[in-house]
Amino acid sequence: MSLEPFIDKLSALADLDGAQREALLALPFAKRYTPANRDVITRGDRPSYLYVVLEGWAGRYNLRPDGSRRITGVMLPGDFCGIHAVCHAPMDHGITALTDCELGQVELHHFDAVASTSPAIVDALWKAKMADEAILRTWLLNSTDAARTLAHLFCEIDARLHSNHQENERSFRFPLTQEQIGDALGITPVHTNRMVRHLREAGLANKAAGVLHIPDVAALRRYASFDPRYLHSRD
Amino acid sequence: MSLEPFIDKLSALADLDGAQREALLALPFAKRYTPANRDVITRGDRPSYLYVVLEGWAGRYNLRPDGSRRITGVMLPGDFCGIHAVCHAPMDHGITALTDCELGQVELHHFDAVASTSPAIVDALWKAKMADEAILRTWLLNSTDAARTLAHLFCEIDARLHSNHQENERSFRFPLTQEQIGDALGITPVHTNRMVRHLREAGLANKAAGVLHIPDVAALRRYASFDPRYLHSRD
DNA sequence: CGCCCTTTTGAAGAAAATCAAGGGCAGTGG
DNA sequence: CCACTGCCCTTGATTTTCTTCAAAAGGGCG
Repeated sequence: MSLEPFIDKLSALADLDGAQREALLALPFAKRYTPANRDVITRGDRPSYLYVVLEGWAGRYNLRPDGSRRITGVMLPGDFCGIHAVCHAPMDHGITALTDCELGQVELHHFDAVASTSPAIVDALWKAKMADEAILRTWLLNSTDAARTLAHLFCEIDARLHSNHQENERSFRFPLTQEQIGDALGITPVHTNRMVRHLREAGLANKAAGVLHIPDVAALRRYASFDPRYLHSRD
Repeated sequence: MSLEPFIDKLSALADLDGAQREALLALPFAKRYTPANRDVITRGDRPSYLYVVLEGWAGRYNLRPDGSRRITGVMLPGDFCGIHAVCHAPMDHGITALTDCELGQVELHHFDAVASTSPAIVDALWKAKMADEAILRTWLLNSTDAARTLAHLFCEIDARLHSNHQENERSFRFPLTQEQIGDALGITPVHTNRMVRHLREAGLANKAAGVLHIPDVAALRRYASFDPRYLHSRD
């Protein structure tokens, strides 16, 4: 397994030529397996690596004073974190493996060396950050109406996984538990369960046994007022 | 009025030497007055300027399908926007003047020319973006309990305005209406009013006639679980 | 089989939205 | 000088949404 998902993601954001892709592919990295529900980075760390998700889903999260958790972002294969470290500031949030994960870790000075030779890569990094920020704003915007928020999350993940798909009916692996989804939506697992049922009964989305089935993506997007443009993907 | 607030803000994030400050100060810019409640940038624009708030408060916002507004960030003097444009993507949110505002607009190619000569400036830009992101995450985290969310907003604005103050009692101008605060917190103006009263009756914060009085900053921060470190200020 | 984790459902309670109505104050104009 | 208007703040009553508490059912795996 190589850093390919990462390079593909950057390519989707900015025009990388062959040499740049080569240089990224040649980066030395270590593979690191992290089982579900274990931290990849803990709040307060100052990681000296760039972490890339190669397989599985990870998530950014913070703990509230009462111990409850809020997931503030989902990281899919190709997504990365740890650029934070360019600030020489400790992480203000943690990264956890939401499923069993395979990660690639690249020493930051190696990555910086490649990036500094290529404005296109820096450009892609900025765009990725902008997309992260746009996703955060969208999550803030959807603070009303849990059913639509859930529908919007389904749409977001679908769009990020399948930016190039054309079909209007989709089924794909969606390995988050209802408790994890609740932490991402900022609602309780009990209420999450009811909202999942609500979408199922409305015929908009059916999540069962780790698989999400969306019979009509356009309808779900309409229901969630989802507009994929904010993801800045070029597809 | 010069770009000084902007330069001060960058200086608080990274070490700028005299030459870098000079170069930024020498940037050609146009002043632009925007009255309260008018857009500075509208969603969909592709601004070719970097906008810097020189006086007054501005805000990022999005509209919901039902027409209601969510403010996703408050911009204080020295804060900037429009870097987004490096992505050549249209703005996915608008910027509005929350009060009468004086803005500076710098042509992006002028700014890029200065930034490209100085890694420290680029570093400061990254840190500013990281702080923006951290603020967004904090807003997501506080989705529970409106009174604490309001207290947290008060703490955030105070910390950003007075990062170098030592006194534990503070009074300063806080020109947002309760409706604007509600849009920032994601609650209705009616409920905002009750939460403002709640903090007043608890002796934690008193907002009256555009002035916010905090008798005991430490107590308010404890109540809101506010930890200023996420703002990455070096003071 | 028995255990743990996840999902499911019910009932009661808290938080915030909604609906509705006044009140204070500054600016405007007769 | 005073009535009028617009904006913001304030308060009460009702309804909706979500949480909390409690319990049970399904499914994979030792």
